[in-house]
Amino acid sequence: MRRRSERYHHGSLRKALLEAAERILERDGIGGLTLRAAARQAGVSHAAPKNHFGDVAGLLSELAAAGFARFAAAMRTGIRDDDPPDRRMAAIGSGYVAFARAHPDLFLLMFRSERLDMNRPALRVATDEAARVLSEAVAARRGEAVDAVLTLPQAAEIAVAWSLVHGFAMLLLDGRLKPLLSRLPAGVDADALLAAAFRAIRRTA
Amino acid sequence: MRRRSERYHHGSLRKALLEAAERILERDGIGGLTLRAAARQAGVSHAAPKNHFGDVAGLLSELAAAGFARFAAAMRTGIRDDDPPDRRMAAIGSGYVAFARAHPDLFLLMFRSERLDMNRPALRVATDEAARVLSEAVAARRGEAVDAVLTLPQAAEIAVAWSLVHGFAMLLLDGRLKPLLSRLPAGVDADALLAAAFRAIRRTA
DNA sequence: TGTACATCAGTGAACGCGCGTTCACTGATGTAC
DNA sequence: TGTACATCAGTGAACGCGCGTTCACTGATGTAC
Repeated sequence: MRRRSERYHHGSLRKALLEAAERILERDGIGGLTLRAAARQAGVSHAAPKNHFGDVAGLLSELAAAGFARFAAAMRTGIRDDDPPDRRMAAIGSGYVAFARAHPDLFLLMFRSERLDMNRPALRVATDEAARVLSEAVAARRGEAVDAVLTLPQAAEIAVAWSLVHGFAMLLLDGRLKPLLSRLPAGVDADALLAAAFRAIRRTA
Repeated sequence: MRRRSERYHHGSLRKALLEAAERILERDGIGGLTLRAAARQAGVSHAAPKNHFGDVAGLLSELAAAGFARFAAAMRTGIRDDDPPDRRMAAIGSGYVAFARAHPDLFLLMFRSERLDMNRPALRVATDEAARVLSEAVAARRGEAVDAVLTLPQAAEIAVAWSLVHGFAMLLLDGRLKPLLSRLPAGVDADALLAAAFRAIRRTA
């Protein structure tokens, strides 16, 4: 009997290609993500991915969709049901930034629209799910029900919370906070800075 | 006498290449930025840019440096000397986001470290200058002198302000605020949302 | 002021690279009867 | 249960593309004397 890897038909190439793409992402960054590289990494001919993803945007979009699902889960991880709303928000925000730091290239891929096809249903579903985490937490803090139509203050609060953690994560990943961190006393790292930022905002919210 | 464009020596090719690169950026986005494309746009042989920028990271870094200089100026534009500190902050933040919207691809280039060479002196100088706008405004609002070493609360306040506007700009440019905006009453656009976000934060600061 | 010469900036052909895509093919799988 | 056949998934060679880089070159500029 032939070993699995020798079989003509792979059997689960789609899954294997997604795993391969993530390996590449971690090893070579976004720039290394090509159909040919994914095929190579999966040990398959370079025309094979076409059958499963159509084009490179298809593969990346499915990878990003899977990333958003894990991202949403990561944001929910730190939440405890008996947490007061403010703690919930901080936990979600910490989860947001922690995910970005743990999977920097995946995070960048997920938010870099130019390489994605935002019309892919899987991606739409996954981004909606991730967005819901934040908007529900904001609604809970405001003591309001989540409604289809938002008021401006509701939307503003979501925008503030989201922009804050997203901006922090992006600046951090792009190395732009280094000069700021280097002006702080030794031992103060990005985590401490983020925690202080949450405190600064909470004190006033 | 030969027309300027026919001369063997261009005379100011460096400047012409930077202008060409910005044209390309506006027309084709970051992906179109290559040495050959810049040479083509400037009407010069494709090996010529080497003399002025060495490699593509050199060209892009110089372009980004020029962008940061204009960016710093744009942030300062809205400030009036007799503005109270809070207004100054809002003016700077509006300038930040307005610049990103007016020159989206340039903005993305400036903050996308992977294509830049952050060791280029011109780029370091320009990013420092832009960062100073924000940190001076924060110091002024706190009524403190700008010092080489920052306290954690100072740094946290800078991080909050910077992350907020940067995150908002990035989410907006990547189209990620669209779902949020579409849940708002008709007529509420990104500007209104940003203004509301500033209000939400100021009310509590 | 003139001349010789070094240096500089731009040319154009050539090279190798990796990419996506196409194509005829083949081996494996599933289904109708 | 077997057989024929359609469909599917993966192969491997080939194509054209644009890229950065190298190289010998040439025209222009600047400088020493």
